[in-house]
Amino acid sequence: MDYVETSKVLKAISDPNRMKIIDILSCGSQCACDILEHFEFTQPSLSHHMKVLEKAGIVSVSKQGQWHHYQLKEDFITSFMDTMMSLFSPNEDDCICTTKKCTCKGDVTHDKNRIV
Amino acid sequence: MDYVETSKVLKAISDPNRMKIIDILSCGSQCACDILEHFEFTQPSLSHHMKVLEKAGIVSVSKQGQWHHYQLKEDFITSFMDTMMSLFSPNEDDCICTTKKCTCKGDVTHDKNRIV
DNA sequence: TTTCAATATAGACGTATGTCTATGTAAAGT
DNA sequence: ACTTTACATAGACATACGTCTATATTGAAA
Repeated sequence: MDYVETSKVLKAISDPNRMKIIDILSCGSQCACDILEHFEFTQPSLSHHMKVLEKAGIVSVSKQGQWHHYQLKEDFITSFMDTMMSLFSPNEDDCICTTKKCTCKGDVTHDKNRIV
Repeated sequence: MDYVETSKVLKAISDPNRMKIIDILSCGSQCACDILEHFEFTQPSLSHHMKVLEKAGIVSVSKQGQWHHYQLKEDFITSFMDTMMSLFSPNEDDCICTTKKCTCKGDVTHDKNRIV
């Protein structure tokens, strides 16, 4: 698991306003000016947020003239949920907890069969 | 959906080192001194990170003497995954996209039946 | 009770982040 | 051609964040 790469995606989601943008786009695509109507902040701020979401691979853009239509990337959603699941689940052979011994005996139960 | 509250949880996860801590704890509980061995930073930094994870409701602590044993909270995992799913999924009647009209005609397909 | 080991707290510091105003650019309408 | 509309870029600013050193606290062991 690439913690740095995954953290970039999480940081992109972990802003209340960007979360709201994702929530809005979960219903379908919208252009920037429509998304903006849901918020109090300025147009440059929205432009900034959309760029962050784009760079994180969360949304895609299709430009029709002046209008920029944004939509959630389906493959992002599945890939993100998979990543989160594997983060919370006990790892396989390359488990990080087996690469270091544990000094607190009786601690650490490496249960590969645990289902989160 | 409480964006601010959820964003606090996401911010807690969205640090590479805290992600690694979660990954380590996914195998079972560990005490702070053992967790620290996986990292380069100092003990106060770990103390800080664990506090963040605690406050976000991601890990719980059980103190046995000097040792503080940390473990992932099971109910957090399911609740977090549910929250993320509902964020990416089209909402029900209270959908945020229906509270504002859309000026870009032909845009926005509010598909309640879409399965992410 | 004195010492040592595990963890917490305080405060400083550099960097990242979200917002703003001002301005630029590009496409469409008149 | 000129204006309007949609969006981007530049740069400033305040706040939040992750890290550190120094020190305090707490519990066990000697």
